[in-house]
Amino acid sequence: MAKKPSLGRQKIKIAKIEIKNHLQVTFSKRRSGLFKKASELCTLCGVEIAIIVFSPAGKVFSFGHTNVESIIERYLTRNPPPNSNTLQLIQAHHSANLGELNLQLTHILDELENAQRRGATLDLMRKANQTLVWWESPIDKLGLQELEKLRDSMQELKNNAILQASKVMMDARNHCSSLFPIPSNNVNGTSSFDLYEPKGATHNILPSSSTIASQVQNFGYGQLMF
Amino acid sequence: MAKKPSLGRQKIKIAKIEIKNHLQVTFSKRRSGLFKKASELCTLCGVEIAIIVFSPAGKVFSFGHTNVESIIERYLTRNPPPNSNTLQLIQAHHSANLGELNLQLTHILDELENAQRRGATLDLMRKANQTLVWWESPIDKLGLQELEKLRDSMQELKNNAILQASKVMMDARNHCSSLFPIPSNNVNGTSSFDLYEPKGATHNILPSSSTIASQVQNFGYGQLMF
DNA sequence: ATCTATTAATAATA
DNA sequence: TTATTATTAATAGAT
Repeated sequence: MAKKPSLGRQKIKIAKIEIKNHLQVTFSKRRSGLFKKASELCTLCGVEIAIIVFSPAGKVFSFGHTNVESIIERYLTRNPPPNSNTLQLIQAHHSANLGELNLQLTHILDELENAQRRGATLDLMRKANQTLVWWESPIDKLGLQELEKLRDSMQELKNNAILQASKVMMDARNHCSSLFPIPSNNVNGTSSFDLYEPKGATHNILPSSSTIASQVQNFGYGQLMF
Repeated sequence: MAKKPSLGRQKIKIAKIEIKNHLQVTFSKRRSGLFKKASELCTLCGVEIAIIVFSPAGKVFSFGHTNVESIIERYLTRNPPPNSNTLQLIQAHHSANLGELNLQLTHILDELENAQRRGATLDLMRKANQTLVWWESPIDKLGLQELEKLRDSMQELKNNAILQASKVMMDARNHCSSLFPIPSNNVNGTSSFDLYEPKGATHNILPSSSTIASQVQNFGYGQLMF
């Protein structure tokens, strides 16, 4: 009987797998393959590698040799703050905070101006007994409330710092998307290969972004190498 | 003539390559292979991956899809701060800024209260013609000045964000250096595969560390899988 | 998880 | 580094 012993491995297009089940299987297999490759590279060449993978399901898988955190730490440290995206992130985050605070400050300023304007009409009202009450109360309530609201939201900002950072990041990404050419066949956006070479005390950053297509044939070699 | 057309690929032991030149070649090839695999995994499964590699020479190579920094950020976010001082770093940095801002806000609040207190005495003064002027001007000048001073210093904060970040980082590093035990005898140390599974609001971490040997047969499958 | 038939990666070599 | 090629290693599809 002609037992059909599987067609064996078939060539596949590198494009997003749509069949959910299929995707899950491939993800598992290739993820383990990736980690194994990394592990081998570590052993063969005595290098340190950290890999972080966010699955579509939202799970986080990581590989670290010697240790993910320490490598991240080193990366962020060596990564010259000036041009680093993380720093930009942080800056964006701060800007967001500052922007938000500025908005609220503007609010307060407006409030104050309003109060002053109302104050300016005081002369018309001060004959009435309630004048002071009317004026004092608003300033008191509105001003303090506003300010305390500001302070609270700053506290909240602190607590939600990371969350906001993500959001801001996304925004920044979107705003800067023109800097990242998106290959038409790449459903998932762009990948980037960056090479940082620390030179003594100064940090020379040489970031490079390109499409996957060009990266695949460039990364590690050619003009990207130094 | 028996042209010896190379032996082709030969099986190799996964152990540190000693021949320096050989190692360099293997590193280049396998690194590019690793990045390619990662890139494919990204495209195929629509996942986000960050890879950081420290070469023996001290160079840093990174792969990021969509973006190394953002993935690190997300990782650190999900990653419980306890063991990572990177996050502590960032938080410290944020705290520093927020603390400063809070101080300044407190200042403003005081200022406002003062203004209000002065306002509270208005009833005693409103008989005088200058009452309005007296009250309006101080509030105007002091309040606005203070607020604008705040806004300016926030701007300054933004401009000096990098400087401050570095400083805070350094301080934190110094204060927490004891948290970084440096393995003395293990050149390559250990690799670790960590899997983080976010469960709703709580983050259940299931870190595992073992030798490469055991990891190679475990990662992605078996008890580490879920 | 396992099993092959294939494809893809790569060690040796130039 | 880059290219070639004989092999090994990874894995797509089916179980």
